[in-house]
Amino acid sequence: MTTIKDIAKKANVSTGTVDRVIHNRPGVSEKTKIHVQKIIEEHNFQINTIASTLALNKSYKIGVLIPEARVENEFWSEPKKGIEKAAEEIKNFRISTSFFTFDQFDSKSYVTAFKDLIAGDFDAVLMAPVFHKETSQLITHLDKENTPYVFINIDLQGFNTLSFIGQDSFKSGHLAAKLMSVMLADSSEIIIPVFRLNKGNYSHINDRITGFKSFFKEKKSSIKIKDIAIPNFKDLKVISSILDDHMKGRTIDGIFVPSSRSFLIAEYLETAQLENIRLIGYDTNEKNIQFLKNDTIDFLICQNPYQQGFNGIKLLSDYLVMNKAPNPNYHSPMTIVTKENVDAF
Amino acid sequence: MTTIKDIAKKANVSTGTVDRVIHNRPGVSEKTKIHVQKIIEEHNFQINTIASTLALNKSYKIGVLIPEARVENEFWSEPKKGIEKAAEEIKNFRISTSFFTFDQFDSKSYVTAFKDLIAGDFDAVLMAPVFHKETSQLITHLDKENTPYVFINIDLQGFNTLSFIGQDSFKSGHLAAKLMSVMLADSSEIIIPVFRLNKGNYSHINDRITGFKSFFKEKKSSIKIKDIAIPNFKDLKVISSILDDHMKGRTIDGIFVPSSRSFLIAEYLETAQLENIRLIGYDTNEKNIQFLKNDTIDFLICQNPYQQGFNGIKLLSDYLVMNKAPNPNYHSPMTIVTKENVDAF
DNA sequence: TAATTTTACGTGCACGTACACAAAACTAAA
DNA sequence: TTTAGTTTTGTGTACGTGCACGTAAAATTA
Repeated sequence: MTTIKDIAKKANVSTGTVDRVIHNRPGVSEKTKIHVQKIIEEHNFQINTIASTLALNKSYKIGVLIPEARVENEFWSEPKKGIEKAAEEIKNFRISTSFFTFDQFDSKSYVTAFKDLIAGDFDAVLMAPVFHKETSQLITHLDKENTPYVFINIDLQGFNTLSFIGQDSFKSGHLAAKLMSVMLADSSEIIIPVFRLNKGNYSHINDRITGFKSFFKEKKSSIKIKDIAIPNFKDLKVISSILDDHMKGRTIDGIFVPSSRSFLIAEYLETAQLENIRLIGYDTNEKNIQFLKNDTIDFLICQNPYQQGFNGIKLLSDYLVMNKAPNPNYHSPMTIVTKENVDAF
Repeated sequence: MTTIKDIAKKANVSTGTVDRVIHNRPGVSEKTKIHVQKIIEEHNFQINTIASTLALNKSYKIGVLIPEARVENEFWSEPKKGIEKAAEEIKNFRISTSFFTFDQFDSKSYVTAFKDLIAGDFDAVLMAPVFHKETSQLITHLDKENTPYVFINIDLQGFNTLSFIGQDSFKSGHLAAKLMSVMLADSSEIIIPVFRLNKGNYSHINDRITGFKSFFKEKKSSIKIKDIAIPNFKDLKVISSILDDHMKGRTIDGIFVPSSRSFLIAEYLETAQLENIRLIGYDTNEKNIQFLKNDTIDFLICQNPYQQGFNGIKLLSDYLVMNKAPNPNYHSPMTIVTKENVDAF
């Protein structure tokens, strides 16, 4: 391994000069600078990150702003786990992470948590920008301090994000449509239940639906698709009655649930004893997996939320410690999960 | 952060003693040992890996034994890339990797490469045990030297492997069958072309077939499945004539190719102008992707070979540097790849 | 030409750990 | 009590890098 010392010896200068050249610090004549740079290149020397972090003895604080993992929505416990795992791996680099969580259906709690985070004066931020308007307002504080931030899971546009980590929602809808199409005859009918609570904030729900529909428009326009608005997902009776209305007199062949709540629809299908309806949903939460395993749900599209969290922290750590500029986008794979491969995830 | 110094101060001993306690080295009285251990626990002190590696100044050599990435089989270029990426990430830990490649259809070249590797006196080995008998014979040399080795991609049983990284082949066959079954009517007929060259060495090909058949036996026994032996995959004419024979007079609805050579079958289907035949294969090589994109291949099951290579090296590095014992198995996810999500991989 | 400022470079310590070596504290025999 | 041997403990240096500090040499000014 080539070290700074080696370079210094070859270049007939001291390690201090080499250090100055490497970090582009002032106090080196143009002549020696070029000379040292040449030798660095020749030996394709690279800084030893290990020694560097040790010497720097700097510590970094990463703030994490994500929804709390509630019973009704365990989705966010996955990124949390991924973040914790990554934090564990890099803690020797003196990077600490602090969580700020909020109720993903309550914009006020989002604002509170966000403000707490801003007050914490972090070196970098990993966040799920669930609420658009509130994000626009508060993120100016981060911009002002030049605090780098990465969006996770939700790809809001028009911000100075360092990077986005998550799925391309339109494409994932497209994929769901493909899966649905191989399962259905050409003259089938599909419904898309949309829970109203999701509609407002989560633009990716809409993107998924658009992607889904665009597939059939292009490839199999003979298939009818209908949206069904459902006011909330707390009251099973309401869900049932709305769906009952729509099922009556019609034969529905497929249901596409553009959110992680496909289990609610599965529950309905089971109690209503409706069989031979193909069901595709999102995310591998416990209930979804249960219905996947008993064949009520055919496919789940998984966002790999664990990986999203893990990669988010890793990205920021690389950025902070090694000054490594990330890509603007890291699209997580759209993993298709079935009864048969669910255990490997 | 708590350091060895801090512990030493609290325990009223020197850092040397703390070091001896941490590494369980001799030369510490039972009394002080317990005392120091208690303080270590109280402060839940953990060694700083960064400083540790720097101080140890030890270097490790990992030998990698995998098939060469040939034009006819680009599969193995993926693990190679993964390995190189991981090697890059950990090179500051003074870990070097050396490749020993062989022709995956020539056991002699395997033996030669393996012997070269053994002569290289490596600290750990990552290998694809393509040939069973030869592996049994040569691996004793590694066992004798207590050199840890990890199997990648091929899960040979009965060896002292530190870990296996790869897919559960039976399950992946099962998964392929599920995908096939959603696409086919109940009275369909499926063929499984098996290239003879694969048969002998690669036990996972057989496992995939077994998994595939077991699904239909359980779930849809009305569907007929037939194996078709194909002597090699060099001569397209031979392949065509054999398939022609089998297609004649019959309606084949689905083809399951249990290897990465589904593109050969796709090529046949296109030239023979056979449409409406569902085709499922393995691995995202360039040609397969091409046929996936033009809808000749419906699904590919991906082994994430890049990840396999990457994780293999990471695992060994964790084992060597941090003495972290790995799981006996890391089953890579069975990723379903379609035209719609292929770009994300 | 001397005094002063600026530039260019070298030196030494710190980061946290590992380990060789030195020193001290015991133990047992003379 | 002395002495040698053994066990236990302390000290110093190295790993590779970053940075504060010091100091010649060169450039500028008076």
